[in-house]
Amino acid sequence: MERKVRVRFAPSPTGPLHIGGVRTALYNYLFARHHGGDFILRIEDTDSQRFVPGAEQYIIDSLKWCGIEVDEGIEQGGPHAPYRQSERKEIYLKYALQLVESGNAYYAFDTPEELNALREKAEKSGNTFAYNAKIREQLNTSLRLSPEEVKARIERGDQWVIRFKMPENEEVHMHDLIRGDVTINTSTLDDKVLYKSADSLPTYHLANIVDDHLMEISHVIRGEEWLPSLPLHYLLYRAFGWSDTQPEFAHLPLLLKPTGQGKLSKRDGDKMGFPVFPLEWKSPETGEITHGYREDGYFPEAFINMLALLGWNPGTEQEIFSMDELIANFSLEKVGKSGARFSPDKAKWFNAQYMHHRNDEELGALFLPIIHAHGGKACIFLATKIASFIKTRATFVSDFWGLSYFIFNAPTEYEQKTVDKYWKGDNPGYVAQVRELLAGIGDFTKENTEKTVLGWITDNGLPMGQVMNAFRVAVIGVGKGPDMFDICEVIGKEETLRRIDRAMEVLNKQS
RNA sequence: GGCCCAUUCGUCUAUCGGUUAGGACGCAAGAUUUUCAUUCUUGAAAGAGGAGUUCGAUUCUCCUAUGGGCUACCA
Repeated sequence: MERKVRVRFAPSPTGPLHIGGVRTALYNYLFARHHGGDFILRIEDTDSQRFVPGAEQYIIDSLKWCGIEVDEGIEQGGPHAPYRQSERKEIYLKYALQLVESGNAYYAFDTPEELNALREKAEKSGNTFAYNAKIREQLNTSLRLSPEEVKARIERGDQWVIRFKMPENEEVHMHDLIRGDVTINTSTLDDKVLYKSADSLPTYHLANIVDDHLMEISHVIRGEEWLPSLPLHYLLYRAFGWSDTQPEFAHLPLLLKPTGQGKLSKRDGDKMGFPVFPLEWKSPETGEITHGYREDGYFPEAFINMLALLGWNPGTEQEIFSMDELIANFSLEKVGKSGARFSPDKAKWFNAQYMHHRNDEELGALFLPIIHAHGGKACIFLATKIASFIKTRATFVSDFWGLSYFIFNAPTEYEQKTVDKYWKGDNPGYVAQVRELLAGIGDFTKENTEKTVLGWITDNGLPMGQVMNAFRVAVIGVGKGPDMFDICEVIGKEETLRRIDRAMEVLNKQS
């Protein structure tokens, strides 16, 4: 039976989305688009304790910046609205009750204190407490209590939860699109809470299964941390009688720290100077600001390209992919099984690649405000022109100023080691002659200046490196930078001559 | 501790029983260039260990080791 592909990204708004989450969203999106299906954004805010204001908007903004388009979600609505679980809270109790009715779940009246005591006691004797078949008959549950007492307790206002009644000693056979077959015995599992009266909210497990079913989700693509609860989810689908429309599952490998052990965390970014979040995030509690890829100057296309290849590859040697190419090539079979270590170096390399192929106008527009911020005078045409010849030397647009400041500011001093190396011998004399050559050029384009000066050097058999570098230090004060004739064209004839004159004055006096 | 998942160059990865184990980042060397960068060429660099299965294992199975995840009235 062919079902329409419908996938969802279902984050909980407990903080900024980190790049592992973005990758999960991306793979869902690519899978949906590849199969002509729908991509749904569902906000799983069933934990009232951990809710963080702004996190939801952050998620939405992040996906937008990345170019991941949502088909159904809290902003765009859809046939299964609402898409925020806190707004669907009425629907979950019915399903929890249905499970109690069918004998697949039960009421439990234990208080958190009692549970903690049990847990401590077990730990003291070297065991781990598990709320399972062994123990549920001894506790205050509807399994042991009479129907009258259960009813009385509920009416009295006692707090209760509904727990799943995990079958005993049953092998659950599961299938994962990335990992293949997985089998687990239910004896190792416990009776998970599905619904709590305290806040009239379901837990993740219930809400997730109910919503995936109601929203007709065909494939669940999520992080590996969910693999251990897959059997519960299988059993839940069975208990509801939904096994025939149960989605297929794919558990993605985790993103690991660049060095050392463990999964990628916020701290790593701070420590190693690379972002772990797509966008800048300001903590509402502490006011602390954390870097984002966007603010650090990454192009969203480069960021997405880098992320896509972290755990997936098409099996070819292609490295650079547009979103459309990713969509065309993506398949879950090609997703790796093991955790991928994040590499800041490779992230930069991707950005540099996109930088080199960016069109000059766009870069000029990005560069212009930076020039102004540094007090430089420029129009969009000049900014674009400069961008055209410095972009291959840059990784980020923020590198631009450092690569071209000397265009806007005539040198006030001259880099000593370059002066020592090149401002000697016949070189100052050559530069003086270059000045006269340039003075005679009417149309001061790169083509003209280059042809004239280089022609003169070759015709006279002069040492190219010596002449050009002396010329360079005279005009920009430092020993490295873009093509000298590009620079001359951009600063103009008058300024070029003025700079040479001043350099002659200062440097000749010096030596 | 228990359960589950994983394991190819430092890193991301290709290989779907037979390969000189390929590519990319990073690193090193060289070429090009007026410098620097770009670009190009070359190089060093890998199948965790041990048993099997097989004519033949990186590839299949098992054990061990290591890494990771889960073990909440969090997701």
